[in-house]
Parts: sequence; C-alpha cells; structure tokens
Amino acid sequence: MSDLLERLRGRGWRLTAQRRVVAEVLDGDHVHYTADEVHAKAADLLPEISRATVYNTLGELVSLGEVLEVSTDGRAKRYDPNAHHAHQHLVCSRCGTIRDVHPAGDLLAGLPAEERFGFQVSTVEVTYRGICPSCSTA
Amino acid sequence: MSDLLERLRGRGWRLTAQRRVVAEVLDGDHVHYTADEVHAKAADLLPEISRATVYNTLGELVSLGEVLEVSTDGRAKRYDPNAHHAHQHLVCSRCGTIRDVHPAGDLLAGLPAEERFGFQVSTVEVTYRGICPSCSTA
DNA sequence: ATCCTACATTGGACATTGTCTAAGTCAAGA
DNA sequence: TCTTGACTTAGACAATGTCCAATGTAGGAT
Repeated sequence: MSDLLERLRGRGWRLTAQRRVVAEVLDGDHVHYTADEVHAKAADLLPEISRATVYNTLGELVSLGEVLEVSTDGRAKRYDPNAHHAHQHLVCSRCGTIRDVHPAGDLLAGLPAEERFGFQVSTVEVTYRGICPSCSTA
Repeated sequence: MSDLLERLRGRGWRLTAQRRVVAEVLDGDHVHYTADEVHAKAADLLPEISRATVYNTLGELVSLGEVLEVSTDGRAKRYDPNAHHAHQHLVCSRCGTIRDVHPAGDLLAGLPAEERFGFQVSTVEVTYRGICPSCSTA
C-alpha cells in the first residue's frame, strides 16, 4: 500500500494524515467496507477525521482507478481496494461463492448499434451464475 | 397490463385506485423508473397518492415476481416491469437511466470451459454502461 | 528554516432514498 | 347494506451521501 501512496504522490496528491489513514484502512483486510465503516476504522487511528474527508478521499481513489466502487444491493456502496484487473464474476447460486473470471472476446461487441439507443457505451459488467463443484456434488 | 391486474386479483389483492395507477405507470416497456418517478407519474393520475403507498405497492409487486428491482448504482432502485422476458440492461453512468437491451449471440458462450472452474453455469447478467443521448449533449 | 498559498479538512446543514407507525378509509364478501 | 380487515395516508424518522464557508496545512519557494 506504500506503493499506492507513492503513486498518489506522483499524481500530485498531498499526503495528509487523513489520506494515509484511509489508505491504511483499505489495505488492512479482504472485506469490502462501506464508507461509514471506513470512517469508523479510520477514526480509531485518527479520531478527528471527518466523514466528509473519508467520502472525498474514497471518491478520489475511485476516480483515479485505485479503488473499485461496488454497489450490490442498493444500500451503501462498498470499496474494493483490488481494482487492478478486469472484473467479471462467477457466482454460485447456492452457496454464494464468487470467483473472478476472464471471458473471451470483446463483450462490448455483443451489443449491436441498433440496441444502443444513442448511448456512448463504454463498459460492460458481467455476472455469470451457476452451481459450483462443491454444491453440485453435495 | 390488465393481465397483471387480473393476476393480482387472483392472488387476493384488493384492486384499489392506487394500485391500478401504479400498474398503469409501470406499463411502459423501455425506461425503468425509480420509486419517486413512479410516484410522480402516479400522482399525475391520482394526485393524492402517497409515497408510502407507491413504495408498498412496488415492494409487493417485486415479492410477487411481477416486477424486477434493479439496483445498478448506489442510488435509487429502479423497477423493471419486463420480468417475464430475458433481457440485459443499458445504464447511463451520469443520470442512471436504464433501458432494456437484447445483445446478439450467446452470452454464456463467452465464458470458456477453462474459465468455468467446474461450475454448471446457467445464467448470465450483463450491464452495459455509457452516456445516454440527453447527458452527452447537456 | 520560514513563509505562502493552493489544496485539504472540518462540521454541520442539506438532499435523497427508503422505512415505519398510528389513525382514518374503503373494497368486497356476507 | 354492513362489516371487517386490508389498504392508504401524512409525516416523523433513519441511512447514506453531498455541499459549503471557514479554517488548517503540505510542500514548494525564498
């Protein structure tokens, strides 16, 4: 994660205590926290940090592509610090296991021009669902 | 959509003016509205309808499987009345508008066997993202 | 080392989206 | 038509996120 801080400084970021703490929280665990969870954990390390700063910092990290914003359930967004590879998911409908997968071909090409309704289409997210090996034998 | 009203009556629903109006609003097939948009359009037809009733009715339609709840960004959920036909979604990254689209080809075929990790893959959900015509000119 | 200043932070007001409840209303069967 | 329990309503409340003016400060300039 000091890599991250280096990259950010290279992009002209000021390295404030608050930003360091947010980066540290995101680096700590494999769980994807909500903004308020990040704020709570950051406040353990730097009690006076404000919610606004956490939101700002997360938003900046997202727009720099350092962190992925995930919104699965219409409630709070969650932040995924492992944002550095293409992101499709294979989900087990029975047990919920998630794997990252890499589909072949250009997924965007699957949408014909006459189905684009004037949109400038730029990205595509795919979730495959099925039954994983453990669940299909159990 | 009168089909829908018939089905609902068959399930023991009371056919109130409010529910009729919500069903009527949902009976367009291209854009998916947020709950508040449904409320606004319903209020054009029945001015005294309350937000709570719209939320209640949408929630009931979702749990009956008549309408799909779609949450593509962390903002308002949208309601897709087209729950009985396979389709994918095209989302405006700026304003959140959702359209149904129908990609060409077999989307499942895009996932090679060696990327299936032993799963019996059965369905695929695709969300295309881009900028809609209104947002790209504004 | 100190000073400047543009950028960062803060706290709190505000906005959006959704939930809940108590009291009044009404659809539909008897 | 009468009754009754389901439905609707208004508005308070909750959760999440955004915005702003005032204040603080990182890091280059001197």
